[in-house]
Amino acid sequence: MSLRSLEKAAPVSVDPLSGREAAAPGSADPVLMLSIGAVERDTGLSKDVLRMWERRYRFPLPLRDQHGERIYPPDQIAKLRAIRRLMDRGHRPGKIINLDLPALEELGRTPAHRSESAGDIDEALELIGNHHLPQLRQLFNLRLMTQGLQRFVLDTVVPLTAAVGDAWGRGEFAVFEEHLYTEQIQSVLRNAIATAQAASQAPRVLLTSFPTEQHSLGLLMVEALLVCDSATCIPLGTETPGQEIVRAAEAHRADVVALSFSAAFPERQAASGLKTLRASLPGTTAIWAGGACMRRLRKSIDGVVQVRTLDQIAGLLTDWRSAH
Amino acid sequence: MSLRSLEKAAPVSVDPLSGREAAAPGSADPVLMLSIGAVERDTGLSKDVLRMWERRYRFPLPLRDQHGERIYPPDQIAKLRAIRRLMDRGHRPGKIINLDLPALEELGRTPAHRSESAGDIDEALELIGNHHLPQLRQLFNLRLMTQGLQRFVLDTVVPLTAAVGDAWGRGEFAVFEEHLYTEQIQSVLRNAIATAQAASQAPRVLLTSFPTEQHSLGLLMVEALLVCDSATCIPLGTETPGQEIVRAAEAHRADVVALSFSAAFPERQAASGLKTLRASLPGTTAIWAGGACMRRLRKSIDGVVQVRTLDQIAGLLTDWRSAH
DNA sequence: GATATCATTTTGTCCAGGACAAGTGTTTGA
DNA sequence: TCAAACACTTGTCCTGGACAAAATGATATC
Repeated sequence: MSLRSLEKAAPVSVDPLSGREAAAPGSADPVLMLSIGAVERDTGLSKDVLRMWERRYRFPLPLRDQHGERIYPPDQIAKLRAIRRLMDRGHRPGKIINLDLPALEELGRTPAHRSESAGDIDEALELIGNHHLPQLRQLFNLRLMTQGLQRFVLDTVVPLTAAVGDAWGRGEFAVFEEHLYTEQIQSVLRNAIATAQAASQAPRVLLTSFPTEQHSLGLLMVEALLVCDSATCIPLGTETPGQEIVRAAEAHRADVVALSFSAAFPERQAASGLKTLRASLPGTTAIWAGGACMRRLRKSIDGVVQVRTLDQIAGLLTDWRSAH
Repeated sequence: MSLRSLEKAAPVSVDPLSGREAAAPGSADPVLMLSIGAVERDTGLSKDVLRMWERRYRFPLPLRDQHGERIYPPDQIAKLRAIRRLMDRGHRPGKIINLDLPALEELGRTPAHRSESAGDIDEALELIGNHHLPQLRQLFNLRLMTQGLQRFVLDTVVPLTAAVGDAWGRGEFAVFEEHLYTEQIQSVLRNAIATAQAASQAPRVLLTSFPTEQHSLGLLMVEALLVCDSATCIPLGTETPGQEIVRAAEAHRADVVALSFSAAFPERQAASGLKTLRASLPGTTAIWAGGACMRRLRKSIDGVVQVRTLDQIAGLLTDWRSAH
């Protein structure tokens, strides 16, 4: 008899009347309970990690369904999300995993200094929260016209995106509100890019991200900044396999390959992927790697420029041009 | 002693001089060998599936590194990708996994009936294959201007997208070429949508897809068609959880919720998701479901309009308006 | 001839618990 | 002050079994 069969025989608290799990502390509506695979998708923490934490730290401690499989109640998922957010900011799991949710949120609040968010950031946040779509669009277009594309990206889009992310993390924004924001900004930026696109000049920059990295907003911001300085952009969207990046760089005779890594992207994978890519590309092709993940990365990688803030882009461009 | 330790003691073909794996049939440059995690990211096949297939079908059969961990040579990865492509088109792994790469590519070729592709479709395909980005952009803009947005979507974008998908399925296009096409079309469509957007009229249509459905092009095409007829669009992008769709529909007082399902989306999941959504939304809110998956679905779902071709959109809109 | 129901096969996900590498932080020694 | 050695932390990979969920095919019913 297998271990799992033994487990199944063990008493499981199922209400014989409703066939549902009995209400245990922290449990809730069965429809809100997620399987380990669903939690992986939801939090970005792999199944292996979830099981490992359970073994090592005794958290999360999911209930079990009638087949002995883990089912995670919403409060544990919320805590996992909070932990994940803090890890993205550099905290280590062992130090924070046994704190409770309020303590975690407090921890998250401190380093995020949203004190000095400018007036138009707050204005935009309010429009998003109140679902005033046309006004939001109008605000973006107004800002774009008064600031110009470059300043719009650096002074409005960057801080606003951070603020939306924070608010979402604190549970102040729903998922769909964050989605809507992303769509609107994308629309505005893509429009501006198409309009500003000039006759193609060097360098030729290929823009994309590695597989599993789905965030396209960072790439779009970079593209906007590059277009401001008349570089030639070859946008591939997100999630291009390593091999394909090499083939694309060759086919388009790219001078630079620019990659974006969000905070959620695992540092290790970023580092190993970049090393492989560096080895596969000709030395004459530069690699620029940016995004929140790169900001945290300690070690530098030979032959890869780590773009820590978007301000650097303009400088990198002039550097490249004076070197060629 | 553990099984794994035993394995390590087993003979591994390592060249004692270079310390590298000896060249086995199908092996190649060590930097191109990927770990199981990397293959998961690259092909979208989970580690569990990769190990299961190895056990069941004896493919893939990766080499092992000095720690006994799987390392996959490029040719096996290429075959895995081909299998994955065919599975997305409805093939089953057991039937095709033991075919070789040419046979797999042949399989992809057959069902595609590329006989009657029009002249400008071929022209565009050629530009994509030759990586002539500016000319491609120009062609799109020209078509858009001569045809108008509605006809551009129906007569150019729809068949061209199908043709690109087919060509990619046959291995005639690389992944990055398909990515590039998608990006360009997106840019053109988003631009046109932003330009055409009129003062908001009824109905208010919320556009999105269910989780795991990442294809956004279909949604964009629908949005373009709706904008042509002055409907109000609330685009949420892809992958909105069911709960969130309901909340968003409420917050934005949507009259219609439009969902897109690509060919790869499992029919059953689509059907059950739609039923749940139908039950959660007020009866006054219409649901329109479109995409390749809906075309295959036999049964109709109560209270859900199945949009089988994009031509229907205009009619649906007038129907809705005359009914209100 | 179409459709519903049920059995069977196929396929993917989950389980346990061990091993170990790579990264991080700390102490020791030059 | 630096670096090597050390211990500790953390994530990824391993095996092989069990079983759920999906797809298919067969049979019965309208």
